[in-house]
Amino acid sequence: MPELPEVETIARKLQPELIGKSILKADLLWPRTLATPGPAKFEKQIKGQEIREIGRRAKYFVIKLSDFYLFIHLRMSGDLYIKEVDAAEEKHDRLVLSLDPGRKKLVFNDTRKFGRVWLVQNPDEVIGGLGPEPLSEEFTAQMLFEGLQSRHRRLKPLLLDQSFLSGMGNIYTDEALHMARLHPLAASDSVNREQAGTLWEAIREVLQEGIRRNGASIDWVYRGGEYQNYFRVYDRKGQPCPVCGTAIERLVVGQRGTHICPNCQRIGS
DNA sequence: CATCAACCCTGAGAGC
DNA sequence: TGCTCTCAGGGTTGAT
Repeated sequence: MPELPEVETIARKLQPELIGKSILKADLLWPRTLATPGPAKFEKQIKGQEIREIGRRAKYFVIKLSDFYLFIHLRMSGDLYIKEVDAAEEKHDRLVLSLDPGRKKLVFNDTRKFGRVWLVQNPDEVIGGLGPEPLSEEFTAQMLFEGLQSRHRRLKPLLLDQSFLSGMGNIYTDEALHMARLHPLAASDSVNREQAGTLWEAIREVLQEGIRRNGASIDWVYRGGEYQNYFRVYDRKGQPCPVCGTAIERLVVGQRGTHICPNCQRIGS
């Protein structure tokens, strides 16, 4: 489920429920969910911490506590929500934080167990290596152009590389490349300044629209989003391109399912 | 530095 | 109905 717009949507929803609450205790149901520190230290350190802020950086939840930062990454199948403190445990619950006051709990549920949680004092330990935040002011078209020029990589894997640009996932990358009429296999340093500007706009446009639609709901994982109803190419193999009507094709790029319009997106055009 | 395969896991959906 | 196979939104690691 989780790309930038979905994480943003969840963070916004959680905010009013979490700010000002204290963490009474942590129940770690699947120890490997914890990236750092170890279970004993984690449970001891988080106990009594007050939640000061909750936000997002790339695809990470950033939860600022009295003395620590709590980072949560949903990876492929994670979800984060509030329940009544006495609600029954669900099948794939991995970490439960009881909140006070209010008799609520924050539940991290993650079917495939790929998600991770960090409790650290220095945020850079977790997010220090991330590339620019695509919706921030510091991320400019010029920066994108220079970044593309400075490497020789295929466009799509580079856009998915979180150290190059953070927050893009498989869906929104396919959507942005189609909007910009660029082929996912095109060499990054073959993109000219004008095309880079178009791509920059497309990236921001698809992410903003994703947020506006509360994210995209695919499969059983994430509910409540509407953006899946507005996909241009993602998961639309065989259906008409919204621009020219040509049938959408599916290929594999960097081990990821990739969707293009073979007419709108051509290498070296 | 760039690319690729394997891996961390579970469950949905297709095909038989 | 039930079995087997393939595939999935992400990211890390080690080999080439």
